[in-house]
Amino acid sequence: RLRRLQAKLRATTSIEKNIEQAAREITRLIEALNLPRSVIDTAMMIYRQAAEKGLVRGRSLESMAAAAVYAACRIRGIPRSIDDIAELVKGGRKEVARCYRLIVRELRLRMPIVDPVRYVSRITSALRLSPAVEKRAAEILIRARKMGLTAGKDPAGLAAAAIYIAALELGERRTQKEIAAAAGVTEVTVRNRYKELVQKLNITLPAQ
Amino acid sequence: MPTGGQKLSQIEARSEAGEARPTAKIENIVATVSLDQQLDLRLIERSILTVEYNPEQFPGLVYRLDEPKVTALIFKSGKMVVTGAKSTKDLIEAVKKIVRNLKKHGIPIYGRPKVQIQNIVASANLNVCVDLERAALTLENSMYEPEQFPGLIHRMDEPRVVLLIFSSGKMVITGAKREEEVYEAVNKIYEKLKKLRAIRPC
DNA sequence: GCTTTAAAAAGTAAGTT
DNA sequence: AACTTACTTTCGAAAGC
Repeated sequence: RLRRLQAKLRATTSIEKNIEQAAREITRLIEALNLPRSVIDTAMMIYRQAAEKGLVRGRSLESMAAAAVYAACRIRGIPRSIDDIAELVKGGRKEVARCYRLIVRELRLRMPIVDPVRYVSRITSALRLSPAVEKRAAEILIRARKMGLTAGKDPAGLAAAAIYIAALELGERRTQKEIAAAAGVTEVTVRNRYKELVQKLNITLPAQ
Repeated sequence: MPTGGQKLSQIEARSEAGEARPTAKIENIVATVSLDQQLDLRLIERSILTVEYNPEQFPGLVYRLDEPKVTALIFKSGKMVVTGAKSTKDLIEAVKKIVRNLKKHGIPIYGRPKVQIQNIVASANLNVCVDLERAALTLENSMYEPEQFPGLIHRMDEPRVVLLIFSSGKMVITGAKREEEVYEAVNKIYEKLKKLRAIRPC
């Protein structure tokens, strides 16, 4: 029985050490991404649960930590794509995505659906657009969702297109190229989403 | 509910009342075939010039058949994996042709090939649109990440298959071992989405 | 876990013309 | 801007690293 107790103690110590190291990694990622400190708590809670369920075994701590940070951002509604986070670790996007799916499935986390409206302020501030554009873009996205135009589409692309339209309407025009770069999507995606929104929401753009 | 025993693919998309009906189509069947004998892959490579064989990269020899259009991975253990068949008949016909071809090229084959279907991939169309957000929030064992993939991924327990559901009402069913499971899964998900009120007109 | 095969869905990406 | 090609997701088996 002493042996079992020692083994259990050893395992517990091992998990605690792993969690301590993960805490350092999570802190590093959150600082590199300029995320609010509050995300650390959520990410740590997720990582701890994953570690206690033995999901870290055989997987890189770095990728699991990155996946926990991504999940935390999703839960707290912070607009960060999996790529934003994955590019900071050596495992790569594919492995971080795999860890994220594992965490969500095994911990049965109810992940909120990504809201494209959350991406708006991040893009408008990068382009120095007014709060009026931000507000109008959000309205467009809400209408788009009600009409079922957002299903299956990349939220960043939708936000970019809504901003492009709102900026045009309010006389703060930015090129599709500028907006695409700020949103992290291609010009083609902005154009495709923009065309569909204008057409199906019956939006009339100011002449010229 | 469709008439028992009848395939969905043969059922009309719309009943007289105008209600949408799902349609389904088998797209790919993956099967293992056992010849119960060792094979000399280098001999096959020398005899049949159209095959690909790079043991350093992958232990299987790649054999492509034009009609039925399937691809077989042949291993030295005498086992093979046949992919690409659109029906069970095509699969059986393809296996017979491959074995006949090996014999024709001087590769002796002794027993009868044992064929086992491992996976069936199908596409289907509910002919009504799906509210993916609502489905994602109410359907168990589902994942919907539009940043990564436009479809909702749903793991069904019975039959044990995975469905990729799109807002257009079209979907992909994979993981089935029998054709019946495909039709069963499509009907089941259709009823469930209706119950969850995750169906919307297109 | 990876390697190889095939196939569909819808979205996004990249290279040409 | 159109086209083409290609990659994302799901599944399973084979033999070997």
